[in-house]
Amino acid sequence: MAKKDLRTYRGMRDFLPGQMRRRDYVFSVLREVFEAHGFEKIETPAIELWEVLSGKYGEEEKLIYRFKDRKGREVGLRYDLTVPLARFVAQHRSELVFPFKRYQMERVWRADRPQKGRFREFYQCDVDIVGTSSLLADAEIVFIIYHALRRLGFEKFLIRINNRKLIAALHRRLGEGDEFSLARAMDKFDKIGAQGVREELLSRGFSPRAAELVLKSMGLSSLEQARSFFGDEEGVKELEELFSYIRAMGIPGDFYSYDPTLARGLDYYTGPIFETVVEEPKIGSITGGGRYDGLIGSFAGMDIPATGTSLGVERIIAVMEELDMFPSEIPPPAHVLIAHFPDTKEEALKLASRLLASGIRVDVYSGDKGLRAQLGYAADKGIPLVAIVGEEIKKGEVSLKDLKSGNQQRMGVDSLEKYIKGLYYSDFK
RNA sequence: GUGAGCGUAGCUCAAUGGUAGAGCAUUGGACUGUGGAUCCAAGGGUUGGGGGUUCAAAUCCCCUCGCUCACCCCA
Repeated sequence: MAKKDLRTYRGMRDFLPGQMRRRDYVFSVLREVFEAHGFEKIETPAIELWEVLSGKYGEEEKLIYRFKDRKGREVGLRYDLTVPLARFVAQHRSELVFPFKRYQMERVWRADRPQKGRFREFYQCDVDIVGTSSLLADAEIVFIIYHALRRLGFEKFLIRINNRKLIAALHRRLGEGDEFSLARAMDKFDKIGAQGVREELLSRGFSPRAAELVLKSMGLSSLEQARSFFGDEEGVKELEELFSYIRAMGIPGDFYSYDPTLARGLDYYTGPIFETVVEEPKIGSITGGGRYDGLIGSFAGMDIPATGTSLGVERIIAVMEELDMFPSEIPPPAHVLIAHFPDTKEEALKLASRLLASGIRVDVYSGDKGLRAQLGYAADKGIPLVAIVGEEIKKGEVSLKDLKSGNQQRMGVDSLEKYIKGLYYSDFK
């Protein structure tokens, strides 16, 4: 028989128990933060009809996994969670409470070429507020990005903020070229610098005079300068209002800033846009989002404004791995292993049942090897305590071994229960 | 889509044109009440695949597939 190819499909991965525990930790922190802000969780299908997905992503549409089902219907795997949300809101708008604040943590798929921190199947966490054009909503999105990253232990990051309307205004003032082409060139500033952007613009057919004006706009380092450059533009007024809300929320000034070079790649953004970057390690942005007032309306046939962000959990996890940011006290798979001998199996099960009933996380050794192997099993799995159920059980006692210290003591079943609860279950009195 | 680097046992890697090996993992034993152990033994390979050069190829050349990284773009 031919040997099987022991590989996962390109850009897709398995998660081992140890990784999974760290991933779940990140998801649970995010979940807590979202729910603390009054957001509710929803889910949508992995597969959407092609007509839902098509025409929403511009150039990136070619990265959608697209295929025909058995009856020849055109479908695709969702590329992000925003377009499915738009479909969801249009479909269920009579059942939702607006402004609708929802979060979602699900897989998306992109037929991209994988590289560091980038996969073909990955999780995204999206938080969005649908049904209001108030900038309070945009401010809350920025607030939640800040909270989430702080709660995960990030001490240094920058939420870059700009407004698509200012790029449009700049484009109007140039009076030449394509707005999207302009945005692309500006967005590269971080990587290629001012001179690089100038060359990029010229090669995209912009005149030297236009390039000068663009470079000048990218040199704006504050909203005050933006106001004197753009005048009383709507985009400037929006950012001023947004920043006043952000200040009111108490986010320290070094975590966010106006950034005229931020453009964002996707077609559907219409107002304020945000993106978070970390300096170390170099991994690109870890969140990205903005206001997209036209998208849902394109499904609903009526104007439904919306704003939100995607948190790049995969990159967030990658950064946390690289910087060793996970707390050491991520819970072990169980707090106690019940070890046993051939003639104490029933007693072991009774003990396990009792501990489980009192809320303790218990692993009963489910093999048939000796005590040596059972201790090794607990050590390998990171279980801190081993309750050895041997002859002493006849007197109602077990031997409890602490694997970290190596200490062992005999105790009655009652005190065992109290001991473990006192150690690991802080709300126990 | 473009470019570069790399493909040897399940994993990490040796073997510089001359007999394909080690560690870890797996299985059995020493060993039926005390932990990531030690010792012994075993299994495991068309050296990614195909072609070429050579007396001789894991090693050199060509093609192909795969992986990684970077670019494009993006989380």
